[in-house]
Amino acid sequence: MSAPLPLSLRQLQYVVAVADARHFRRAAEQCAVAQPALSTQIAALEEALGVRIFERGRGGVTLTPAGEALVARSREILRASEALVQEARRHQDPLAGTLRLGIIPTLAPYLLPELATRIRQDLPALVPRWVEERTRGIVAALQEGRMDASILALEADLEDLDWLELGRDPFHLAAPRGHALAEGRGPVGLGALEGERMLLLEDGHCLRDQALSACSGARVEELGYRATSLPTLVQMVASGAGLTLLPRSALATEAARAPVQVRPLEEPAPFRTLVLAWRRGSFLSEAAPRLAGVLRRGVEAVLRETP
Amino acid sequence: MSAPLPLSLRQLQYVVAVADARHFRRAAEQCAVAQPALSTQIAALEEALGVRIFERGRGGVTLTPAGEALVARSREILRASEALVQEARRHQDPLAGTLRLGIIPTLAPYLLPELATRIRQDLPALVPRWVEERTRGIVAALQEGRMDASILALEADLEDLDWLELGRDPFHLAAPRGHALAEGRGPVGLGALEGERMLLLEDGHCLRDQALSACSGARVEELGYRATSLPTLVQMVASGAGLTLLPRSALATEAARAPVQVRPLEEPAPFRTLVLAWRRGSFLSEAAPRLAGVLRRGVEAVLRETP
DNA sequence: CTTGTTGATAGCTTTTCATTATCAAAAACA
DNA sequence: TGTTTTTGATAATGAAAAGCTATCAACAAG
Repeated sequence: MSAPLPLSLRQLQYVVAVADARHFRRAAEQCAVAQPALSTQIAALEEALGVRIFERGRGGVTLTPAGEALVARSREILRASEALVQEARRHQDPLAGTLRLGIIPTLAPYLLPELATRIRQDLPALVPRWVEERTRGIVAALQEGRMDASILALEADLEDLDWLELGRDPFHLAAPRGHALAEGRGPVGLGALEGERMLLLEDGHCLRDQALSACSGARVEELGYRATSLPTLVQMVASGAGLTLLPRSALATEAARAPVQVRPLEEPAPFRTLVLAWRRGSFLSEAAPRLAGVLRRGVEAVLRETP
Repeated sequence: MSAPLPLSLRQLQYVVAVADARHFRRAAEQCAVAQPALSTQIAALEEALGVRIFERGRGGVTLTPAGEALVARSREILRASEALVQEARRHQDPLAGTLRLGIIPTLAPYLLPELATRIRQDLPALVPRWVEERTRGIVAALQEGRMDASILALEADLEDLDWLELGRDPFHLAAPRGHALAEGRGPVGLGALEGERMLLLEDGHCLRDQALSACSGARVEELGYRATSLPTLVQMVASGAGLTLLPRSALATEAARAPVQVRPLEEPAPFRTLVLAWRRGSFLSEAAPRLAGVLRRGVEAVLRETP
């Protein structure tokens, strides 16, 4: 590493002040210190650099060529230092500046458009950097500090992350048009799924596990094929390959673009809990409720869109 | 003026060290301080900026987004600071870097080519900024610190400048071809000028006063016309308007390009003393003899060129 | 359940930086 | 010319900052 620098920012301030005032006393006044303090500091700097910066004598204080160059660089350094302080001020509110946000793939396409808009409106100083990843990867990224906060579904092992609830996302039954269970619009009991063939996502998606446990009461058959995404899954259902459980958040988008019939499940309907999670004790902790509030309104809006 | 900055270069060094090592203890080792010193300084900086820079916890030390930005700026500032120190080192020798040099107009055209070459060869680190001005202006510029050193002729009022001799520049008689005094090549006595019409430079050139005092013994007549430069003066002589005294330094150049006859003056021949002058006590003081040595060799070379 | 590692904290010492008082040199004034 | 004023440098001293050693609490690894 670099050796300790033989100069201080204060010394540079003093040098610039003298260069501007061409007068030690007035410069000291500008710096709000006594004149000897300034004289001593400048002498110390000249000693440390081995260079005369000022020429003291008749005709007042003048700069040596070396001093001329050093003053120019000093101004540059001081400007950069003030910029650093400004930057820090901008970051004082954790909800200003860049924030690395994660979201799971079964939520991203349905929530992101709405959430991005909400953030732009309600937290204009925030610059979100969205990363789409599955729960496992998100938890690791949060733990390791590669990510600041994330939107995911509970019943995952969040180790020691903190979280706040954003909303409850109930499951609906999706069936191909013409299927027996596609008749009627009222709630369907889970018992009706008995013996039906169910389509699920591939391993690694928390939604897969949640859907499985929702069906756990009914003896259903899982198809060999496992979809890589919700849109694919819905396409499969539409083509008559089987049934599936869809979270309400996906309904407005998915039911609109594929010929599937959707029906709610009978109360108490199974649901997944959407949360905002962050590393416990992270810089976000205090501001997390504010962020969660904004996101919650977005999530609620999406859940209300259900046809 | 700017308020005192709430941060120190050392703090920035510590921050960068921790960011690099992602480890307080190792960073402290790199900085050659005990770990608590580093912890305290970083805590103080975080307090001063009102921003968490590092996230301490499982998985080691990580940067907050604010920290990421601050570290980048810190690196920038530290780099600039080291550059400043480097710059100072380059200026430690006053004969390295820029030097503002003055020279009087009656020397400039004859000495500068030679001197510039000598400096380039013998003081390669020196970057001379030549300014041509008359003695009066040069003395003022030196006093006021607008110039660092100058080449001029003595018998000027140098007030409290210091100086070193560079050489003696004896006067020669210049006459038009065919003029009575142009016969023969041997030394001419000043008495021979009795009653001759002399051409001189305009007011303000020290050479004018020096030539006048050289002729003071002989009753000569000065022409109404006063030349603005030595080349002009020589042209006037060549055209038969009169005689003049030329310093030897100008002979090689002037006698070669105008049809004038040049003869030395009888011993003890009048001369002007060429010196290097600088502000007493200026940063140049210690290095002036070295500079003068280089210049003296150049001046001697020019004076030897005489045909 | 110990053991080793992390960064934070406490108590004390050293260093740094500032203060006031004063000086010598140089301008400015009379 | 001699005084007065103004300049930056210096000395003595006190307060603040930053360092050190020792120790702590939290956590991970045996």
